Amino acid sequence: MQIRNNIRRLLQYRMCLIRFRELGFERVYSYSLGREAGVSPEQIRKDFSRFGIKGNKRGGYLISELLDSLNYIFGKNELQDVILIGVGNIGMALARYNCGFFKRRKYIVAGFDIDPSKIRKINEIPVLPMEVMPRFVKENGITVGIMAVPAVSAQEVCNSLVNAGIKGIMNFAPIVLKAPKHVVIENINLCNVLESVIYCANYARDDLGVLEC
Amino acid sequence: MQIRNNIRRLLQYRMCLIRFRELGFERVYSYSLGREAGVSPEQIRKDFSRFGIKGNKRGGYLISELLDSLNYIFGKNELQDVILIGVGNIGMALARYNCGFFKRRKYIVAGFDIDPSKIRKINEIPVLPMEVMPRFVKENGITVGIMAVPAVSAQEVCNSLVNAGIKGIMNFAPIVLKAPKHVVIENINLCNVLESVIYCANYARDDLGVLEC
DNA sequence: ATGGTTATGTTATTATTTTCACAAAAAGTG
DNA sequence: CACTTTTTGTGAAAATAATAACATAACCAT
Ligand SMILES: NC(=O)c1ccc[n+]([C@@H]2O[C@H](COP(=O)([O-])OP(=O)(O)OC[C@H]3O[C@@H](n4cnc5c(N)ncnc54)[C@H](O)[C@@H]3O)[C@@H](O)[C@H]2O)c1
Ligand SMILES: NC(=O)c1ccc[n+]([C@@H]2O[C@H](COP(=O)([O-])OP(=O)(O)OC[C@H]3O[C@@H](n4cnc5c(N)ncnc54)[C@H](O)[C@@H]3O)[C@@H](O)[C@H]2O)c1
Repeated sequence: MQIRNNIRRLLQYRMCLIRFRELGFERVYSYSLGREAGVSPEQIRKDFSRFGIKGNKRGGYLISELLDSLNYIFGKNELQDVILIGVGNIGMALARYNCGFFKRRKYIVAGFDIDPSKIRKINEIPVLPMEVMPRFVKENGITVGIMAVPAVSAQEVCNSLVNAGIKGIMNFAPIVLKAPKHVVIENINLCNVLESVIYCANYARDDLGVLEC
Repeated sequence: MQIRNNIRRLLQYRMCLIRFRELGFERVYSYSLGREAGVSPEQIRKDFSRFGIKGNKRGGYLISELLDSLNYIFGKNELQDVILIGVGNIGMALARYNCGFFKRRKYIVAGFDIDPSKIRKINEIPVLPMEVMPRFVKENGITVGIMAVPAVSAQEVCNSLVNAGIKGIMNFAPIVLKAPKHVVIENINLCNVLESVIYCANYARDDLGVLEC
């Protein structure tokens, strides 16, 4: 389970490396990357070690090589198609951001919605009725979906995605989705995130035994 | 640091409890709540114990009492004002969702943007020019801000928020913000989250030592 | 009452993650 | 070429977190 933190950090490192490269750097050291990514140098070396990534004993890491290794791990070179279910506030924001995803070789190829008024192109992405979703998934070999539907419909939508053959879901509805355990689910509860920030910023009190956040 | 997971889980529990209450339930047990929240019963009891929340030795927990305790911890009864910086795709989606936040007693009271064309009301929320942000923060005692600006401006915006007196930031820009450590920062990198889901769903390979996600 | 059952609360145990520490390789230096 | 400096890579130690275990209180049925 905790491999996911590991992966999350590697992705973070990649993001920082891309920025370093844009700034014209050629090399990084575990401590310079660590400073940028907000992680200890040892942690970085451990993470790299875990995935068999080697640096140069004294010369740090060559950014281009590091990025190659990370891109290999994350299958960066293949373009990865994903679908979006629910094209409301959040769904629309994601659809409009598609060129940002595309830079990372992720691409929302289609949206789906039950509301007929949503059935139109948004930022070049066709939005289709829910009924055609299962066929679309099968015909295009889609494995990952983003869910941005109301909480009441979320479990039902999740079920049909799983039935259609989806293997990974990024869910924005404030509910813990249940799915067979071979399906990877990431619940993003923005209200809870906001609330935890508020709590840590304002309410952390000693009498609750909270020392730091 | 790990206290934050603890808090995240408590918020999750609260979410589930609200749903249970809506469904007409009066009591929960550590196992029923656990099933709903995707957490082990022991973990739940541990979390409650950590925050001094008590149940009934045989009757489980009274939902209303539990919610009272959790609301007390999270200062739910006071309405918490937050501001939003950057009213683009994501910022707009959040602004439009404001009644959803309001239900949780969180409220976006104002947006700020450098783009003059954004300076108008969105869903009743006034969007103001960046120049007035510091004064607004001070006059209204705002402590938490949501940042939805491009990565290039993010650190600069963060700095001015911190200077204005902000104590907590929820950041959507794909960059690890640096701030004094009394400031709580939560970086939400949606690209990375999506990518990690894709990785776990598709690419987890034995030869990388990855067994499960 | 009394004995059995149930679910909490907490202590003990196990597992995981992070940090520490240091040997070893590379690169510079005189 | 020896000697110093630097930074990686990793195994050992420490810290944290999750799980299991179980004693204890509350309830129920007889
Ligand atoms: N917008 C935000 O800032 C925000 C913040 C926190 C959480 N969320 C959560 O994210 C989810 C989406 O939020 P939103 O503001 O975009 O909501 P929204 O109501 O604007 O959009 C939901 C979309 O899903 C579609 N939909 C409903 N049922 C469907 C179904 N069964 N199949 C397919 N499509 C369906 C609707 O037609 C609509 O277009 C919600 O669960 C919400 O609680 C949103
Ligand atoms: N939209 C998405 O789905 C998505 C997904 C992943 C990450 N992100 C990240 O979230 C952030 C926002 O994304 P978006 O799609 O909403 O971008 P956007 O370009 O639509 O909106 C950014 C807004 O910030 C404003 N802005 C720019 N500089 C500013 C400054 N210095 N002060 C105040 N306002 C400023 C702009 O005027 C604009 O209104 C970006 O960093 C993006 O990388 C967005």
